[in-house]
Amino acid sequence: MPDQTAPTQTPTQTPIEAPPTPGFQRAADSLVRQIEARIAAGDFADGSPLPPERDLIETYRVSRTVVREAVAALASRGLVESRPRFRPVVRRPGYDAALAAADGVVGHLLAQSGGVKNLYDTRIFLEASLVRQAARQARKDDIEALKRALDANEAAIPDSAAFYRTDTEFHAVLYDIPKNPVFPAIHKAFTAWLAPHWVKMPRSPERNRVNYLRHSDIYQAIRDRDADAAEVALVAHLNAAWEYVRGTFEQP
Amino acid sequence: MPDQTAPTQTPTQTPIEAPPTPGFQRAADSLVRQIEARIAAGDFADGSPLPPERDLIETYRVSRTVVREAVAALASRGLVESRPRFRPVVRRPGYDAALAAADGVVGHLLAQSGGVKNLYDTRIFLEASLVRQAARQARKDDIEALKRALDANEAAIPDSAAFYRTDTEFHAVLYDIPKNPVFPAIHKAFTAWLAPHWVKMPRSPERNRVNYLRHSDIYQAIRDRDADAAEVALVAHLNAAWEYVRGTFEQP
DNA sequence: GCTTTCCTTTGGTCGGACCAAAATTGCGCA
DNA sequence: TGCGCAATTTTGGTCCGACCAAAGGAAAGC
Repeated sequence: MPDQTAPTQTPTQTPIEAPPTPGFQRAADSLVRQIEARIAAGDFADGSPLPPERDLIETYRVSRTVVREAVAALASRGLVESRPRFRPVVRRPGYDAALAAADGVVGHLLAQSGGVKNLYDTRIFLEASLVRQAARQARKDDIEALKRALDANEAAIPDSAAFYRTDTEFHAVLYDIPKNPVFPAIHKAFTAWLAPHWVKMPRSPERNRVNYLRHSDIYQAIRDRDADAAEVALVAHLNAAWEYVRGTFEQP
Repeated sequence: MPDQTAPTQTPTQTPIEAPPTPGFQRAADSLVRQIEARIAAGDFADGSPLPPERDLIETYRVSRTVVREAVAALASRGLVESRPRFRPVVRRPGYDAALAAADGVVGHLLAQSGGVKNLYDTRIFLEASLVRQAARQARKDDIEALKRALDANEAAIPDSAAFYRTDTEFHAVLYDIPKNPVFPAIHKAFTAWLAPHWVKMPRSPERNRVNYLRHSDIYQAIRDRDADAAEVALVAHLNAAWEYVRGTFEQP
């Protein structure tokens, strides 16, 4: 009796399609919705393991096949985190999970010609807008946070590994300023996707110092509430970084 | 003899981690990578159906369980499109597929408090930057495309359904101007995610006319190369729309 | 009290089977 | 010869039962 879904599911008000939807639903999809609801309702606590597959079989009266398919689907949606031989861990979805769901495809996009450039250009575009906005609306504590990140960046000049971390952190502060959780998630995604193409970049205290000075320019422009200067400094900074590494993976 | 994986898979040279990675790989993951590669290589043509599961079983010498799991994974990554009882169709991943992969999670985010606002604010932010950029760098044919979309928008004022379409199209042109495929994909995702919250908005030729005039303002500002005016007009337009519909789903 | 060993639990994989809907074949009628 | 409809074969969706190896605990030994 796999019809426990029929009565609950909405008739899906899309009467505009004759050939595509034959009105058939996978049992697994139904299970996914039910478990989704229980996760959203806090029925399965965040961070705790999902019940064993055998339990779910009894609870929902479905075969293990369906349970496994459903759990796999939940994992791909970021609602649970499943390591190979361990119980899947429930994860209340956050904004970063949304971007993380795109990881797989993005990997392919980055691999194809011009992919890295497209994504990097998007980052420049977005970050340029962020610094403009920061120059106009950053609060005093935002600017203080930026200053702290800048100082940490300066202190890390001799240590390239530490410099990379503080560099990322400096930019992260920019994404925090709008107080919209979407932006930090985007920053996380950008760094995760672009980092593999960045680590090849040769680093040295000299280059670190140059980058630090660029960061300093950006900071000062924001502090001085000069949106145009901030944007120019940011774009110059990121474009310079691009020029510096393009040779490492672009030789058409 | 389920050991066909044991000899082939690498002993995973990662002696640097005791608890996290037990050096175990799901057979399905391996299959996913192999099929991924063949899709990327054009071995499976875009738009054509994937081989039947029974064939894949023989080709890769794995059980149907593994094949199904792999196909499901590919589907969740947007590499194949699988309708319930049909052969999965191969889809060479595009930028919109990346965003589409986030659909599931985004649904949850939108459901939670402030989710719609966060996403809509992000849209305003991005689109404001787009019109700035358009005012500065739009080419002649970009502005002509914008004008055509604007005219179509005006012609559709009496028909609210048509107006909605041309409205979306007008904004879409803005995302096309940077010539970066990431932006149209983002626009597609935004409209897909926000549309369900938008259809509730009462529509009328009067409101359509107001919105058309806003679009006209944006167009003129871009044509006149006035970035500030374009941004102001765009933000005013989108904020007004927000105020107009917020009552329909925000009463805390 | 702490390590070591044994048993149980649990996820991963396999093989076979059945169903219903798709896709294909082929027959019969015009 | 051409075409529409029915019989047949494919094919995806689901279920079942079984086995393995690793994780998680429990019991035994130091």
